Amino acid sequence: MNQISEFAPRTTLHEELVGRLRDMIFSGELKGGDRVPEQKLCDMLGISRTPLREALKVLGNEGLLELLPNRGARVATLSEADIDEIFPVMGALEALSGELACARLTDAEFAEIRALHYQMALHHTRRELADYFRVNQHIHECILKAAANPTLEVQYNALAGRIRLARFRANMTDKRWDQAMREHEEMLAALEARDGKKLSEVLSRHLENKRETVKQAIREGTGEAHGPAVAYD
Amino acid sequence: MNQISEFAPRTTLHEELVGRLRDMIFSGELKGGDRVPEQKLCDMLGISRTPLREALKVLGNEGLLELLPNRGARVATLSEADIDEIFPVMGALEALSGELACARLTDAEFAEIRALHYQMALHHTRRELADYFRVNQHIHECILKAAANPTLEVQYNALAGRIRLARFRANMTDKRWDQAMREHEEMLAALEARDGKKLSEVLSRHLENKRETVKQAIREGTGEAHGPAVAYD
DNA sequence: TGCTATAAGATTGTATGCAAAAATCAACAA
DNA sequence: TTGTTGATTTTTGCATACAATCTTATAGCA
Repeated sequence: MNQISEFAPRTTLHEELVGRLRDMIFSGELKGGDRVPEQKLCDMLGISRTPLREALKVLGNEGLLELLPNRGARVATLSEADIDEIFPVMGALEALSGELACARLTDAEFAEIRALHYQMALHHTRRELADYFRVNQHIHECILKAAANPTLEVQYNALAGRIRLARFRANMTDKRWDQAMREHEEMLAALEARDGKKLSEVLSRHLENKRETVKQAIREGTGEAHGPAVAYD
Repeated sequence: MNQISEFAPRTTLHEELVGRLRDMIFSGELKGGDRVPEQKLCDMLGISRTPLREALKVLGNEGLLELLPNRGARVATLSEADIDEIFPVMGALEALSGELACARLTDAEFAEIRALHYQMALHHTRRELADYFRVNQHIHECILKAAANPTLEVQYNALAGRIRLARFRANMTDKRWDQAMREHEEMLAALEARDGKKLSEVLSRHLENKRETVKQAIREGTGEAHGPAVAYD
Protein backbone atom coordinates (compact mmCIF):
# COMPACT_ATOMS: atom_id res chain seq x y z
CA MET A 1 0.00 0.00 0.00
CA ASN A 2 1.31 3.40 -0.81
CA GLN A 3 1.41 6.05 1.86
CA ILE A 4 -0.19 8.78 -0.12
CA SER A 5 -3.83 8.11 0.46
CA GLU A 6 -5.47 5.74 2.87
CA PHE A 7 -8.47 5.09 0.64
CA ALA A 8 -7.00 4.82 -2.79
CA PRO A 9 -9.28 6.74 -5.14
CA ARG A 10 -9.82 5.52 -8.65
CA THR A 11 -6.62 6.92 -10.06
CA THR A 12 -3.11 5.97 -10.91
CA LEU A 13 -0.16 6.72 -8.72
CA HIS A 14 1.53 9.03 -11.18
CA GLU A 15 -1.61 11.08 -11.53
CA GLU A 16 -1.95 11.44 -7.80
CA LEU A 17 1.69 12.42 -7.63
CA VAL A 18 1.18 15.22 -10.12
CA GLY A 19 -1.39 16.73 -7.81
CA ARG A 20 0.66 16.05 -4.73
CA LEU A 21 3.78 17.67 -6.14
CA ARG A 22 1.78 20.63 -7.35
CA ASP A 23 0.51 21.09 -3.81
CA MET A 24 4.02 20.79 -2.44
CA ILE A 25 5.14 23.53 -4.79
CA PHE A 26 2.22 25.81 -4.07
CA SER A 27 2.43 25.25 -0.33
CA GLY A 28 6.08 26.17 -0.31
CA GLU A 29 7.23 22.73 0.76
CA LEU A 30 9.21 22.80 -2.46
CA LYS A 31 10.53 26.30 -3.03
CA GLY A 32 11.45 27.94 -6.29
CA GLY A 33 14.94 26.94 -7.32
CA ASP A 34 14.99 23.85 -5.12
CA ARG A 35 16.32 20.72 -6.65
CA VAL A 36 13.90 17.80 -6.63
CA PRO A 37 15.95 14.74 -5.71
CA GLU A 38 14.12 11.70 -6.96
CA GLN A 39 15.29 9.16 -4.44
CA LYS A 40 14.69 11.41 -1.47
CA LEU A 41 11.15 12.17 -2.56
CA CYS A 42 10.50 8.51 -3.25
CA ASP A 43 11.57 7.56 0.26
CA MET A 44 9.49 10.36 1.67
CA LEU A 45 6.38 9.33 -0.24
CA GLY A 46 6.98 5.62 -0.03
CA ILE A 47 6.95 4.98 -3.76
CA SER A 48 9.41 4.04 -6.46
CA ARG A 49 11.05 6.31 -8.96
CA THR A 50 9.05 5.21 -11.99
CA PRO A 51 5.72 6.90 -11.20
CA LEU A 52 7.49 9.87 -9.67
CA ARG A 53 9.46 10.44 -12.82
CA GLU A 54 6.31 10.24 -14.91
CA ALA A 55 4.84 12.98 -12.72
CA LEU A 56 7.98 15.09 -13.02
CA LYS A 57 7.77 14.98 -16.80
CA VAL A 58 4.21 16.22 -16.72
CA LEU A 59 5.00 19.07 -14.35
CA GLY A 60 8.00 19.94 -16.45
CA ASN A 61 5.77 20.19 -19.47
CA GLU A 62 3.47 22.48 -17.48
CA GLY A 63 6.33 24.80 -16.67
CA LEU A 64 6.28 24.25 -12.92
CA LEU A 65 9.53 22.33 -13.02
CA GLU A 66 12.64 22.86 -15.05
CA LEU A 67 13.99 19.56 -16.31
CA LEU A 68 17.70 19.51 -16.97
CA PRO A 69 18.82 16.40 -18.85
CA ASN A 70 20.97 14.20 -16.65
CA ARG A 71 20.83 16.87 -13.99
CA GLY A 72 17.43 16.43 -12.50
CA ALA A 73 14.54 18.75 -11.90
CA ARG A 74 14.36 22.13 -10.24
CA VAL A 75 11.29 24.02 -9.15
CA ALA A 76 10.93 26.77 -11.71
CA THR A 77 11.44 30.34 -10.69
CA LEU A 78 9.75 33.40 -12.03
CA SER A 79 11.56 36.50 -13.19
CA GLU A 80 9.93 39.82 -13.83
CA ALA A 81 10.39 39.11 -17.53
CA ASP A 82 8.41 35.89 -17.10
CA ILE A 83 5.63 37.86 -15.45
CA ASP A 84 5.56 40.26 -18.36
CA GLU A 85 5.34 37.32 -20.69
CA ILE A 86 2.64 35.38 -18.87
CA PHE A 87 0.30 38.16 -17.84
CA PRO A 88 -0.72 39.30 -21.31
CA VAL A 89 -1.68 35.73 -22.13
CA MET A 90 -3.63 35.38 -18.91
CA GLY A 91 -5.25 38.70 -19.68
CA ALA A 92 -6.44 37.46 -23.06
CA LEU A 93 -7.82 34.31 -21.49
CA GLU A 94 -9.48 36.10 -18.61
CA ALA A 95 -11.05 38.60 -21.00
CA LEU A 96 -12.44 35.69 -22.95
CA SER A 97 -13.76 34.09 -19.79
CA GLY A 98 -15.59 37.34 -19.03
CA GLU A 99 -17.23 37.42 -22.43
CA LEU A 100 -18.27 33.81 -22.31
CA ALA A 101 -19.47 34.12 -18.75
CA CYS A 102 -21.72 37.03 -19.65
CA ALA A 103 -23.18 35.08 -22.50
CA ARG A 104 -24.04 32.08 -20.35
CA LEU A 105 -24.40 33.30 -16.81
CA THR A 106 -27.58 32.13 -15.08
CA ASP A 107 -29.33 34.27 -12.53
CA ALA A 108 -28.41 31.79 -9.82
CA GLU A 109 -24.73 31.98 -10.76
CA PHE A 110 -24.87 35.74 -10.75
CA ALA A 111 -26.52 35.75 -7.34
CA GLU A 112 -23.71 33.63 -5.96
CA ILE A 113 -21.06 35.91 -7.38
CA ARG A 114 -22.86 38.94 -6.02
CA ALA A 115 -22.95 37.36 -2.58
CA LEU A 116 -19.22 36.68 -2.76
CA HIS A 117 -18.65 40.20 -3.95
CA TYR A 118 -20.30 41.75 -0.91
CA GLN A 119 -18.51 39.35 1.35
CA MET A 120 -15.27 40.47 -0.21
CA ALA A 121 -16.23 44.12 0.10
CA LEU A 122 -16.72 43.55 3.81
CA HIS A 123 -13.25 42.06 4.13
CA HIS A 124 -11.97 45.08 2.25
CA THR A 125 -13.51 47.61 4.60
CA ARG A 126 -12.25 45.61 7.56
CA ARG A 127 -8.82 45.37 6.00
CA GLU A 128 -8.77 41.59 6.28
CA LEU A 129 -6.28 40.93 3.51
CA ALA A 130 -6.05 37.15 3.67
CA ASP A 131 -9.82 36.70 3.68
CA TYR A 132 -10.12 39.24 0.91
CA PHE A 133 -7.71 37.24 -1.23
CA ARG A 134 -9.52 34.02 -0.58
CA VAL A 135 -12.94 35.33 -1.57
CA ASN A 136 -11.46 37.27 -4.45
CA GLN A 137 -9.95 34.16 -5.90
CA HIS A 138 -13.25 32.39 -5.49
CA ILE A 139 -15.00 35.09 -7.51
CA HIS A 140 -12.57 34.73 -10.38
CA GLU A 141 -13.03 30.98 -10.26
CA CYS A 142 -16.79 31.43 -10.47
CA ILE A 143 -16.48 33.59 -13.55
CA LEU A 144 -14.17 31.06 -15.14
CA LYS A 145 -16.58 28.25 -14.29
CA ALA A 146 -19.48 30.23 -15.71
CA ALA A 147 -17.63 30.48 -19.01
CA ALA A 148 -18.22 26.74 -19.24
CA ASN A 149 -15.16 26.03 -21.34
CA PRO A 150 -12.92 23.33 -19.86
CA THR A 151 -10.12 24.03 -22.33
CA LEU A 152 -10.09 27.67 -21.30
CA GLU A 153 -10.09 26.62 -17.66
CA VAL A 154 -7.16 24.28 -18.10
CA GLN A 155 -5.08 26.80 -20.01
CA TYR A 156 -5.86 29.57 -17.58
CA ASN A 157 -5.10 27.49 -14.52
CA ALA A 158 -1.81 26.36 -16.01
CA LEU A 159 -0.71 29.97 -16.28
CA ALA A 160 -2.14 30.89 -12.88
CA GLY A 161 -0.11 28.02 -11.45
CA ARG A 162 3.07 29.40 -12.90
CA ILE A 163 2.30 32.80 -11.44
CA ARG A 164 1.88 31.18 -8.07
CA LEU A 165 5.54 30.27 -8.23
CA ALA A 166 6.10 33.87 -7.22
CA ARG A 167 5.31 33.03 -3.66
CA PHE A 168 5.70 36.31 -1.97
CA ARG A 169 3.10 37.48 0.42
CA ALA A 170 1.22 40.12 -1.42
CA ASN A 171 1.60 43.58 -0.02
CA MET A 172 -0.92 45.76 -1.72
CA THR A 173 -0.85 49.41 -0.94
CA ASP A 174 -4.13 50.80 0.30
CA LYS A 175 -4.38 52.80 -2.85
CA ARG A 176 -4.07 49.74 -5.05
CA TRP A 177 -6.42 47.77 -2.89
CA ASP A 178 -9.09 50.45 -3.18
CA GLN A 179 -8.57 50.51 -6.89
CA ALA A 180 -8.96 46.76 -7.15
CA MET A 181 -12.15 46.98 -5.17
CA ARG A 182 -13.52 49.63 -7.52
CA GLU A 183 -12.68 47.40 -10.46
CA HIS A 184 -14.62 44.61 -8.83
CA GLU A 185 -17.60 46.94 -8.52
CA GLU A 186 -17.38 47.49 -12.25
CA MET A 187 -17.15 43.77 -12.85
CA LEU A 188 -20.27 43.10 -10.87
CA ALA A 189 -22.14 45.76 -12.78
CA ALA A 190 -20.97 44.39 -16.11
CA LEU A 191 -21.94 40.89 -15.06
CA GLU A 192 -25.39 41.99 -13.97
CA ALA A 193 -25.89 43.75 -17.31
CA ARG A 194 -24.41 40.72 -19.08
CA ASP A 195 -22.14 43.18 -20.85
CA GLY A 196 -19.39 40.91 -22.12
CA LYS A 197 -17.36 43.60 -23.85
CA LYS A 198 -17.36 45.75 -20.75
CA LEU A 199 -16.48 42.88 -18.44
CA SER A 200 -13.61 41.70 -20.59
CA GLU A 201 -12.29 45.26 -20.67
CA VAL A 202 -12.45 45.58 -16.89
CA LEU A 203 -10.85 42.19 -16.37
CA SER A 204 -7.97 43.11 -18.66
CA ARG A 205 -7.40 46.34 -16.80
CA HIS A 206 -7.73 44.55 -13.49
CA LEU A 207 -5.11 42.02 -14.46
CA GLU A 208 -2.82 44.76 -15.69
CA ASN A 209 -2.78 46.26 -12.22
CA LYS A 210 -2.36 42.86 -10.67
CA ARG A 211 0.72 42.39 -12.77
CA GLU A 212 2.38 45.41 -11.20
CA THR A 213 1.52 44.14 -7.73
CA VAL A 214 3.11 40.80 -8.44
CA LYS A 215 6.22 42.34 -9.97
CA GLN A 216 6.68 44.59 -7.00
CA ALA A 217 6.27 41.62 -4.66
CA ILE A 218 9.00 39.82 -6.58
CA ARG A 219 11.31 42.79 -6.39
CA GLU A 220 10.82 43.21 -2.67
CA GLY A 221 10.85 39.58 -1.75
CA THR A 222 13.72 38.21 -3.80
CA GLY A 223 15.72 35.73 -1.86
CA GLU A 224 13.54 35.57 1.21
CA ALA A 225 11.78 32.48 2.43
CA HIS A 226 8.03 32.70 2.55
CA GLY A 227 4.88 30.88 3.36
CA PRO A 228 2.38 29.46 0.93
CA ALA A 229 1.64 31.22 -2.30
CA VAL A 230 -1.18 33.69 -2.20
CA ALA A 231 -3.49 35.23 -4.68
CA TYR A 232 -2.80 38.75 -5.79
CA ASP A 233 -5.43 41.23 -6.70
CA MET B 1 22.06 2.55 -29.59
CA ASN B 2 18.48 3.47 -30.11
CA GLN B 3 16.95 3.37 -33.55
CA ILE B 4 15.33 6.75 -33.40
CA SER B 5 18.14 8.97 -34.48
CA GLU B 6 21.47 8.13 -35.94
CA PHE B 7 23.24 11.11 -34.45
CA ALA B 8 21.87 11.35 -30.97
CA PRO B 9 21.20 15.02 -30.30
CA ARG B 10 21.72 16.41 -26.85
CA THR B 11 18.40 15.28 -25.45
CA THR B 12 16.85 12.51 -23.45
CA LEU B 13 15.00 9.63 -24.98
CA HIS B 14 11.66 10.50 -23.47
CA GLU B 15 11.87 14.02 -24.82
CA GLU B 16 12.68 12.79 -28.27
CA LEU B 17 9.80 10.37 -28.01
CA VAL B 18 7.36 13.18 -27.23
CA GLY B 19 8.30 14.79 -30.51
CA ARG B 20 8.33 11.53 -32.39
CA LEU B 21 4.90 10.50 -31.17
CA ARG B 22 3.55 13.95 -31.93
CA ASP B 23 4.78 13.55 -35.48
CA MET B 24 3.25 10.11 -35.70
CA ILE B 25 -0.08 11.56 -34.64
CA PHE B 26 0.09 14.52 -36.99
CA SER B 27 1.30 12.44 -39.89
CA GLY B 28 -1.58 10.05 -39.48
CA GLU B 29 0.62 7.11 -38.60
CA LEU B 30 -1.39 7.04 -35.39
CA LYS B 31 -4.98 7.88 -36.17
CA GLY B 32 -7.55 9.39 -33.88
CA GLY B 33 -9.13 6.71 -31.73
CA ASP B 34 -6.25 4.28 -32.22
CA ARG B 35 -5.01 2.50 -29.19
CA VAL B 36 -1.33 3.02 -28.47
CA PRO B 37 0.02 -0.37 -27.40
CA GLU B 38 3.14 0.19 -25.38
CA GLN B 39 5.00 -2.99 -26.15
CA LYS B 40 4.32 -2.84 -29.86
CA LEU B 41 5.56 0.73 -30.08
CA CYS B 42 8.61 -0.15 -28.02
CA ASP B 43 9.53 -2.97 -30.36
CA MET B 44 8.94 -0.73 -33.32
CA LEU B 45 11.13 2.05 -31.95
CA GLY B 46 13.68 -0.21 -30.32
CA ILE B 47 13.31 1.19 -26.83
CA SER B 48 11.95 0.09 -23.51
CA ARG B 49 8.63 0.95 -21.98
CA THR B 50 9.89 3.35 -19.32
CA PRO B 51 10.77 6.34 -21.51
CA LEU B 52 7.82 5.65 -23.76
CA ARG B 53 5.46 5.79 -20.83
CA GLU B 54 6.98 9.05 -19.68
CA ALA B 55 6.29 10.47 -23.11
CA LEU B 56 2.73 9.17 -23.09
CA LYS B 57 2.03 10.96 -19.83
CA VAL B 58 3.22 14.24 -21.30
CA LEU B 59 1.14 13.88 -24.44
CA GLY B 60 -1.83 12.92 -22.32
CA ASN B 61 -1.40 16.10 -20.37
CA GLU B 62 -1.30 18.01 -23.64
CA GLY B 63 -4.60 16.52 -24.73
CA LEU B 64 -3.27 14.63 -27.73
CA LEU B 65 -3.73 11.30 -26.01
CA GLU B 66 -6.46 10.06 -23.77
CA LEU B 67 -5.03 8.07 -20.89
CA LEU B 68 -7.38 5.50 -19.44
CA PRO B 69 -6.12 4.01 -16.15
CA ASN B 70 -5.22 0.37 -16.59
CA ARG B 71 -6.49 0.54 -20.13
CA GLY B 72 -3.74 2.31 -21.95
CA ALA B 73 -3.67 5.32 -24.19
CA ARG B 74 -5.77 6.26 -27.17
CA VAL B 75 -5.15 8.98 -29.68
CA ALA B 76 -7.66 11.68 -28.81
CA THR B 77 -10.46 12.45 -31.19
CA LEU B 78 -12.11 15.75 -31.82
CA SER B 79 -15.84 16.30 -31.76
CA GLU B 80 -17.57 19.37 -33.09
CA ALA B 81 -18.17 20.33 -29.47
CA ASP B 82 -14.43 20.21 -28.87
CA ILE B 83 -13.89 22.50 -31.82
CA ASP B 84 -16.39 24.96 -30.41
CA GLU B 85 -14.55 24.83 -27.14
CA ILE B 86 -11.03 25.20 -28.47
CA PHE B 87 -11.52 27.81 -31.16
CA PRO B 88 -12.61 30.67 -28.92
CA VAL B 89 -9.49 30.14 -26.84
CA MET B 90 -7.30 30.04 -29.93
CA GLY B 91 -9.07 33.14 -31.13
CA ALA B 92 -8.22 35.01 -27.96
CA LEU B 93 -4.60 33.94 -28.22
CA GLU B 94 -4.31 34.73 -31.90
CA ALA B 95 -5.87 38.15 -31.34
CA LEU B 96 -3.26 38.78 -28.68
CA SER B 97 -0.50 37.63 -31.00
CA GLY B 98 -1.72 40.18 -33.54
CA GLU B 99 -1.64 43.01 -31.04
CA LEU B 100 1.80 42.12 -29.76
CA ALA B 101 3.12 41.57 -33.26
CA CYS B 102 1.99 45.03 -34.33
CA ALA B 103 3.68 46.56 -31.33
CA ARG B 104 7.00 44.90 -32.05
CA LEU B 105 7.13 44.15 -35.73
CA THR B 106 10.31 45.27 -37.45
CA ASP B 107 10.30 46.46 -41.02
CA ALA B 108 12.30 43.41 -42.02
CA GLU B 109 9.77 41.09 -40.43
CA PHE B 110 6.95 42.89 -42.15
CA ALA B 111 8.73 42.64 -45.48
CA GLU B 112 9.03 38.90 -45.07
CA ILE B 113 5.36 38.52 -44.23
CA ARG B 114 4.42 40.67 -47.19
CA ALA B 115 6.50 38.50 -49.46
CA LEU B 116 4.79 35.41 -48.13
CA HIS B 117 1.44 37.09 -48.54
CA TYR B 118 1.95 37.71 -52.25
CA GLN B 119 3.28 34.24 -52.73
CA MET B 120 0.12 32.94 -51.09
CA ALA B 121 -2.05 35.21 -53.22
CA LEU B 122 -0.44 33.68 -56.29
CA HIS B 123 -1.26 30.17 -55.07
CA HIS B 124 -4.80 31.40 -54.51
CA THR B 125 -5.27 32.69 -58.03
CA ARG B 126 -3.77 29.51 -59.39
CA ARG B 127 -6.00 27.44 -57.14
CA GLU B 128 -3.06 25.55 -55.68
CA LEU B 129 -4.68 24.57 -52.41
CA ALA B 130 -1.87 22.62 -50.78
CA ASP B 131 0.71 25.31 -51.50
CA TYR B 132 -1.72 27.93 -50.32
CA PHE B 133 -2.12 26.12 -47.00
CA ARG B 134 1.59 25.76 -46.52
CA VAL B 135 2.38 29.42 -47.08
CA ASN B 136 -0.68 30.45 -45.11
CA GLN B 137 0.48 28.51 -42.10
CA HIS B 138 3.91 30.07 -42.45
CA ILE B 139 2.38 33.55 -42.32
CA HIS B 140 0.53 32.81 -39.12
CA GLU B 141 3.73 31.40 -37.64
CA CYS B 142 5.55 34.58 -38.55
CA ILE B 143 2.96 36.71 -36.79
CA LEU B 144 3.17 34.49 -33.75
CA LYS B 145 6.95 34.70 -33.77
CA ALA B 146 6.83 38.45 -34.13
CA ALA B 147 4.75 38.64 -30.97
CA ALA B 148 7.93 37.49 -29.22
CA ASN B 149 6.14 35.75 -26.37
CA PRO B 150 7.23 32.14 -25.91
CA THR B 151 4.46 31.40 -23.44
CA LEU B 152 1.90 32.57 -25.94
CA GLU B 153 3.57 30.47 -28.60
CA VAL B 154 3.52 27.34 -26.48
CA GLN B 155 -0.10 27.74 -25.47
CA TYR B 156 -1.20 28.52 -29.00
CA ASN B 157 0.66 25.61 -30.51
CA ALA B 158 -0.77 23.23 -27.94
CA LEU B 159 -4.26 24.14 -29.06
CA ALA B 160 -3.30 24.13 -32.72
CA GLY B 161 -1.97 20.62 -32.18
CA ARG B 162 -5.27 19.45 -30.80
CA ILE B 163 -7.07 20.95 -33.77
CA ARG B 164 -4.77 19.02 -36.05
CA LEU B 165 -6.30 15.86 -34.65
CA ALA B 166 -9.15 16.64 -37.00
CA ARG B 167 -7.19 15.22 -39.86
CA PHE B 168 -9.52 15.70 -42.71
CA ARG B 169 -8.32 17.16 -45.88
CA ALA B 170 -9.67 20.63 -45.95
CA ASN B 171 -12.21 21.27 -48.62
CA MET B 172 -12.79 24.96 -48.77
CA THR B 173 -15.46 26.21 -51.04
CA ASP B 174 -14.29 28.81 -53.51
CA LYS B 175 -16.46 31.33 -51.73
CA ARG B 176 -14.80 30.71 -48.40
CA TRP B 177 -11.37 30.65 -49.96
CA ASP B 178 -11.93 34.03 -51.54
CA GLN B 179 -13.16 35.34 -48.22
CA ALA B 180 -10.09 34.03 -46.41
CA MET B 181 -7.91 35.72 -48.99
CA ARG B 182 -9.71 39.03 -48.46
CA GLU B 183 -9.17 38.67 -44.74
CA HIS B 184 -5.50 38.18 -45.36
CA GLU B 185 -5.45 41.39 -47.37
CA GLU B 186 -6.89 43.15 -44.35
CA MET B 187 -4.29 41.53 -42.11
CA LEU B 188 -1.46 42.75 -44.27
CA ALA B 189 -2.87 46.28 -44.26
CA ALA B 190 -3.28 46.24 -40.48
CA LEU B 191 0.24 44.93 -40.06
CA GLU B 192 1.69 47.58 -42.31
CA ALA B 193 -0.16 50.26 -40.32
CA ARG B 194 0.89 48.55 -37.09
CA ASP B 195 -2.76 48.71 -36.13
CA GLY B 196 -2.96 46.12 -33.38
CA LYS B 197 -6.65 46.55 -32.62
CA LYS B 198 -7.56 46.13 -36.25
CA LEU B 199 -5.32 43.12 -36.74
CA SER B 200 -6.64 41.35 -33.69
CA GLU B 201 -10.18 41.97 -34.89
CA VAL B 202 -9.43 40.56 -38.34
CA LEU B 203 -7.65 37.56 -36.88
CA SER B 204 -10.61 36.77 -34.64
CA ARG B 205 -12.99 36.96 -37.55
CA HIS B 206 -10.62 34.91 -39.70
CA LEU B 207 -10.47 32.20 -37.09
CA GLU B 208 -14.23 32.22 -36.72
CA ASN B 209 -14.57 31.33 -40.37
CA LYS B 210 -11.85 28.77 -40.08
CA ARG B 211 -13.82 27.12 -37.32
CA GLU B 212 -16.73 26.53 -39.64
CA THR B 213 -14.44 25.05 -42.26
CA VAL B 214 -12.98 22.61 -39.77
CA LYS B 215 -16.36 21.62 -38.40
CA GLN B 216 -17.65 20.97 -41.87
CA ALA B 217 -14.59 18.87 -42.63
CA ILE B 218 -15.30 16.81 -39.52
CA ARG B 219 -18.91 16.31 -40.49
CA GLU B 220 -18.02 15.21 -43.99
CA GLY B 221 -15.04 13.12 -43.13
CA THR B 222 -16.21 11.21 -40.09
CA GLY B 223 -15.04 7.65 -40.13
CA GLU B 224 -12.88 7.84 -43.20
CA ALA B 225 -9.18 7.25 -43.26
CA HIS B 226 -7.10 10.18 -44.35
CA GLY B 227 -3.64 11.43 -44.98
CA PRO B 228 -1.62 13.79 -42.87
CA ALA B 229 -3.29 16.64 -41.07
CA VAL B 230 -3.46 19.87 -42.98
CA ALA B 231 -3.86 23.47 -42.11
CA TYR B 232 -7.25 25.02 -42.56
CA ASP B 233 -7.81 28.58 -43.50
C1' DT C 1 48.06 29.29 -3.20
C1' DG C 2 45.62 28.14 -7.21
C1' DC C 3 44.85 25.28 -11.03
C1' DT C 4 44.09 20.88 -13.51
C1' DA C 5 43.28 16.08 -13.65
C1' DT C 6 41.45 12.07 -12.01
C1' DA C 7 38.88 8.94 -9.35
C1' DA C 8 35.10 7.99 -6.08
C1' DG C 9 30.48 8.85 -5.06
C1' DA C 10 25.92 10.33 -6.10
C1' DT C 11 22.17 11.01 -9.31
C1' DT C 12 19.82 10.40 -13.38
C1' DG C 13 18.40 7.56 -17.69
C1' DT C 14 16.97 3.26 -19.37
C1' DA C 15 15.85 -1.64 -19.25
C1' DT C 16 13.76 -5.47 -17.17
C1' DG C 17 10.75 -8.18 -14.00
C1' DC C 18 6.68 -9.08 -11.52
C1' DA C 19 2.00 -8.37 -9.87
C1' DA C 20 -2.55 -6.59 -10.85
C1' DA C 21 -6.03 -5.33 -13.89
C1' DA C 22 -8.41 -5.70 -18.26
C1' DA C 23 -9.41 -7.97 -22.63
C1' DT C 24 -10.15 -12.12 -25.03
C1' DC C 25 -12.06 -16.38 -25.82
C1' DA C 26 -14.39 -20.78 -24.99
C1' DA C 27 -17.74 -23.43 -22.98
C1' DC C 28 -22.21 -23.63 -21.58
C1' DA C 29 -27.16 -22.44 -20.67
C1' DA C 30 -31.33 -20.13 -21.85
C1' DT D 1 -28.71 -17.19 -31.67
C1' DT D 2 -27.76 -14.70 -27.59
C1' DG D 3 -25.95 -13.99 -23.25
C1' DT D 4 -23.20 -15.39 -19.20
C1' DT D 5 -19.48 -17.37 -16.72
C1' DG D 6 -14.80 -18.47 -15.97
C1' DA D 7 -10.13 -19.50 -17.46
C1' DT D 8 -6.39 -17.81 -20.39
C1' DT D 9 -3.88 -14.31 -22.51
C1' DT D 10 -2.59 -9.72 -22.99
C1' DT D 11 -1.58 -5.27 -21.25
C1' DT D 12 -0.73 -2.05 -17.92
C1' DG D 13 1.24 -0.20 -13.27
C1' DC D 14 4.88 -0.20 -10.28
C1' DA D 15 9.35 -1.71 -8.41
C1' DT D 16 13.96 -2.83 -9.02
C1' DA D 17 18.48 -3.33 -11.38
C1' DC D 18 22.00 -1.73 -14.16
C1' DA D 19 24.35 1.72 -17.14
C1' DA D 20 25.52 6.44 -18.23
C1' DT D 21 26.33 10.97 -16.66
C1' DC D 22 27.28 14.43 -13.50
C1' DT D 23 29.24 16.08 -9.05
C1' DT D 24 32.67 16.16 -5.59
C1' DA D 25 36.68 15.44 -3.40
C1' DT D 26 41.39 14.68 -3.56
C1' DA D 27 46.00 14.55 -5.31
C1' DG D 28 49.46 16.34 -8.16
C1' DC D 29 51.74 20.10 -10.23
C1' DA D 30 53.10 24.82 -11.53
